[in-house]
Amino acid sequence: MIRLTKQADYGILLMTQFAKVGLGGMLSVSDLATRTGLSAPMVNKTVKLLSKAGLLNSSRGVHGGYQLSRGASAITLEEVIIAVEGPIALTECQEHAGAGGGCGLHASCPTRINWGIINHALRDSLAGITLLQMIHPLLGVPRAKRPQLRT
Amino acid sequence: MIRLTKQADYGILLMTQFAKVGLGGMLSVSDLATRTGLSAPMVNKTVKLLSKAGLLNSSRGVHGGYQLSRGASAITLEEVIIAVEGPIALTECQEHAGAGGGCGLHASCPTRINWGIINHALRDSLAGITLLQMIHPLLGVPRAKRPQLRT
DNA sequence: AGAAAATAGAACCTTTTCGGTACGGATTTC
DNA sequence: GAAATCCGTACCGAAAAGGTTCTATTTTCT
Repeated sequence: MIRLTKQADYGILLMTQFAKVGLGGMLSVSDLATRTGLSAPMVNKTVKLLSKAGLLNSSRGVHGGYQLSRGASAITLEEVIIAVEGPIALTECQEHAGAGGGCGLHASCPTRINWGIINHALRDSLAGITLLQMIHPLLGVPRAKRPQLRT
Repeated sequence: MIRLTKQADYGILLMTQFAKVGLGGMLSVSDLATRTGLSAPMVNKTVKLLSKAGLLNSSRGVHGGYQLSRGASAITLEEVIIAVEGPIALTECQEHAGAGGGCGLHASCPTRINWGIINHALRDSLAGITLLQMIHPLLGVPRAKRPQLRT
């Protein structure tokens, strides 16, 4: 099953909390834990990744916490997912291309061109959705193109 | 890391072998193993899934094997991946919606609309690539749109 | 200065999934 | 009836995901 990891999901959920409180809003780990229902350690672990990726700024000390480093309209799902789970690509295919045994037969790898298409399509659709859109879903989506629920 | 499983990759590799031999071409598990360099048991396991999904027809007995159930231009990557790894969706989100604790806060789930967009985009791009295209990559792709290699 | 509240970073364990193998059975051809 | 082939299931080891814990370090408040 091809699926996002739970932690990436958490990352998005957490970032939407920041989007709701706006650019200056500061939230601590315990704030986030109560807001989302996630365990504090898990929130801790995840926001650290988001912070390290530059999506959140951190402040230590008593009234510390995290806040958005940019406006919610300037952060995309692609960035959030990359921050938590690393680069987005459905296939590797070229990572161990040196060994010769990589993806089976070397000859059958014009395939890569098609994977390029697919990977780009996925990335583009993730890069096209901002945190602002996540909290105000239908803004800017033409009525005709609004997808059905229940995937 | 969001990535296709190896078995799905194998599934695609195997299906492209069938595409190469054409609609009537019959290949046994051992044929496929030598052609692809995969182990016979692994090939076995994978073609069974493809067969059960109706993408391949099987013949038992001495000169048996598998063959395409349709032309290579009528089978898409989406079908192959679904046959091997199940439904394609980056998020579940509605599967355990009954419990109330599902994806954290229930209130933060207008989110689903955006996931719908993303899941559809991914599926569409997978459904847009046929086995025939996999073996003749550039057919039908306008030169301007041909992606760079090395994703 | 010292206590408290917060992040930073690393290490660790448990559970699930993936990747791969093995085995007993059924079916067709020679 | 023997050999080749598919069918189905069960099993195991390794890797990854999911989650917790512990020890700094920094800042604020009293």
